[in-house]
Amino acid sequence: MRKKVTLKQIAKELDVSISTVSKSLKNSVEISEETRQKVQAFAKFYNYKPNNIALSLKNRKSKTICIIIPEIIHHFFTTIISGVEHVAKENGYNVLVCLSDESFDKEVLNMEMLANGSIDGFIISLSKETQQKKDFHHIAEVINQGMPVVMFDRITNEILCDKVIIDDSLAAFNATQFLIDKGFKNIALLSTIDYVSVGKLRTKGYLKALKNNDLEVNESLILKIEDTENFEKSVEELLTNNTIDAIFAVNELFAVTAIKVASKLGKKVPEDISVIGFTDGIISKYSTPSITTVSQNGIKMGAKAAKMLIERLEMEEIENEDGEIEEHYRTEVIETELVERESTKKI
Amino acid sequence: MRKKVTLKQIAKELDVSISTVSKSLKNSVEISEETRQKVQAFAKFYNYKPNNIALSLKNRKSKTICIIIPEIIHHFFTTIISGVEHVAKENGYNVLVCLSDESFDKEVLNMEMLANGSIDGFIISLSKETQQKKDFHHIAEVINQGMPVVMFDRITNEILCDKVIIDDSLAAFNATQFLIDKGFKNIALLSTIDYVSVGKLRTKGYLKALKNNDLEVNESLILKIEDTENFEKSVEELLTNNTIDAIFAVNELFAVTAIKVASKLGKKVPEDISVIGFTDGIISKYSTPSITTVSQNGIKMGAKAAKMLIERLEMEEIENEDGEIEEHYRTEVIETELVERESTKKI
DNA sequence: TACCCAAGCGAAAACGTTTGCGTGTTGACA
DNA sequence: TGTCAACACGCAAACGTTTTCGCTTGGGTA
Repeated sequence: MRKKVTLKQIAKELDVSISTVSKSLKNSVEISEETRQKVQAFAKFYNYKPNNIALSLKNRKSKTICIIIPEIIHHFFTTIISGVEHVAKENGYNVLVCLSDESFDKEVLNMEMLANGSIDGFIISLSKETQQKKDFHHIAEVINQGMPVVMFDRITNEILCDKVIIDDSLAAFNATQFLIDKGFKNIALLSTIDYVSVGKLRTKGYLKALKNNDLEVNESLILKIEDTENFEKSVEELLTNNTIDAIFAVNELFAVTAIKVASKLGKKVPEDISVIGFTDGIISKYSTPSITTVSQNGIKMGAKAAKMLIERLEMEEIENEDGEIEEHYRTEVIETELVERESTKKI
Repeated sequence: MRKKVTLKQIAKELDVSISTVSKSLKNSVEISEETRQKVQAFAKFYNYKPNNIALSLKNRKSKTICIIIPEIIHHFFTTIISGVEHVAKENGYNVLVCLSDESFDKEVLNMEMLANGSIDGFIISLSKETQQKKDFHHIAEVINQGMPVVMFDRITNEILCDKVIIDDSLAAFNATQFLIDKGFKNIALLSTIDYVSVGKLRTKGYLKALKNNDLEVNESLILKIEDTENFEKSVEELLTNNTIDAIFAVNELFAVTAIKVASKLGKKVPEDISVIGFTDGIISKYSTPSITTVSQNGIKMGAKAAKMLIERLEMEEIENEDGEIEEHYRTEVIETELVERESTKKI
C-alpha cells in the first residue's frame, strides 16, 4: 500500500523546502529550471495530488454543492439531480445529495450539518412538512450566513433567494384547456392537499380554465389526496358516484392510478375517459395506454438551478473584493410542454 | 449578514486563548466552571459550529463517502442511493453522488478527483465501457492507496474488495424455471451483450434452466441487445419470425417493450405470451398489464454496501493502531424474489 | 574594492481545529 | 514562612496547502 504523498514528504526526500516544491509544481519562474524538472519528475512518479481538504481550508471554499430533496425514488427529482450533477461537474463542483424524506427535522438537520464550511451552497426543494409548518428559519439562517441558496419546484415566497420553477398554474390551465377544447365538460381533478405549493397552484390553474370557459366548478369532482399510499378507494368512489369524461391529475401516480381504477370499473381510457397527468416520467411513457402529460423538464430545471448557484458563488468572489454585495435575486421559469399520448381521446 | 464565527474570534472577544475556548466547548475539566459557562454561552449566542473542513484536515477523514453509478435516471440505481444515503446519515456520513454516464473516462476522472482526502471511500457500480475495456487500474489504484471500495451489482472479479451482488444466474434460473413449470417450451430471452456482467450471468441462468429441463436451446430465440434506445424492431422481428409462448427479459425496459411490441402484433399478454422481467421498478408495477419480475431489493443492496464500507472505515481506525491490516474481503449476496403479477399466465 | 541587483530558494503566516505539555497562580499545610 | 499540590490556563505543534516576504549568493558595474 502506497499512501498519498504530500508536499512535505517530497520536500524532505529532495532536500528542498516545502515552498520550493509547491512553486515548482506550479511552474513558478522563481524556481530554477533544474529544480522544477526534478520536483515535477518526482511528484509525477509518486503520483502527487494536492490534498483537496487542505485546499478547501485555505481557500475557504469546498467546491461542493448540496442538493436537498424530499425523496429520491421519484423520477422528477432524479432528473433534477442529473441536471445538477452535469452542470456541477462541468464547473468543477461536486454534488452532495441529501434526502429530507419529506421531514422538516431532517431538512433542518441536513442544512445545519453542512453549513459550516463543508459546502459552498444549497439547492433545495422543500419537504411537505416544511411547507405545512411554514417554518423556514433554517433557510433564512444559512442565507444570512452568506451561503447562497437556490430553491426549485417546491418553493416559498417568504424567503428571498434565487428560484427555479415552472409556471404550475399556467401549465395546469393549459392542460385543462386542452381537455375543454376536446369538448369535455365534466373534468375531475386529482390534486394534493393545499399546503403543497405546487398542488395548490395546479388546482388554481384548473379552476381558472373552467372559469374562463364558463364551466361550473363541481366540488365533488375535485379530490384532494393526502395519503399518497392508499387513495385508490377514494378515486374509485369519485369515478363511481359521478359522471366524468376527463381527469386532470397533478402527478403521474395519480394519473396511472386513475387509469387502473377506471379500467377496473369497466371504463376504457381514452374511449370513455381521457386522462392527463403531470410530470413526464417513466410511468407516463411506459404505462398502457401511455399517458398524455405536462412535461416539466427536470434536467433543464436542475441544470438551471446549478448554473444560478454556481454563478452566484463565482460572482461573490469578485464582489467581495470591492465589498459590494449584489442582492438581486432571480426567479427563472422553466417552460412546460404538453406531451400528447394515448390516454386522451383524439378528436 | 452574520458570518460564521470561529474559535479564534470567540477567544479574542472573551480575551482568552483559543485552546481555552476549544476545551470549554468540550467540557474539559481543565477549565474552570466559570470560564466554561461564559464561553459556552457566548458560543451558543453566536451559533458557533466547528468548521468541518478544518476537522477533516486534522482527523484526516472527511466523513463523506462517494457513490459512483453509471446513470441516475434508472429506478434501480435510485433505490441504491436511497439505501446508501440512509445508512450513511445514520452513521454520520455524507454522500457524494457521481455519475459515470456509462463512460470509462468519467469513471476514472471522478475517482481521481476525489481520491485525495475529499472522501473516505467509494461505492461503485461499473460503467458499461469499463466492463467492456476490462480496465480497472483506477480502482486498484485507490484501493492501493488505502481507500476502501465496495462494488455492487456490476462488479469484476479482477479486483479484490468488498462486494454486494445478487445471484444473477440463480435468479434468472428461477425465473426461467418458473416459466417452464407453467408448461412453456418456447421461451425467448431478451438480454444485453455479454460484456455487461449481469447480462451474461442472467443469460447463463436461463441456459441452465433449459438444460436442466432437457429443453433444447434455440439460438434464434435469444436476442442480445446492444443499443438500448432503438431495439423495438429487433424485438418485432423476433416475435414475428418465431413461435414464442414466453419471454424472459433481463430488465424492465426490455420487458415492457416486449409487451408493447406483442400487443402491436396482436398478441395478448399474458393470454398469448407470458413475460417476466428483471428489477422491480416503477415500470413493472404500473404498466398494464403489471409485470411479473425478479425483484432485486435495491434499498437493501445499497444499505448493505454502505454498511460494509463504513464498517471497514471504522475498523481501519482500530487496526491502524496496532499496525495490522485486515484484508479479508466479503461478497454479500442479496436474495432476490420473484414477484408474480399480471404478465404471466396463471395456471 | 565597494556596491547593487537578480536569481533562487526558504521561513513563516494563514486557513480552523485539537491536544499534550508547560507554566503561573493560588491555597493549604507543615 | 517555605513548599508543594491543584487548578486554570496558554503555547505550540500538527493536519497540507499557498503565498508573501526576506535572505543568501554570485556576478556585474562603477
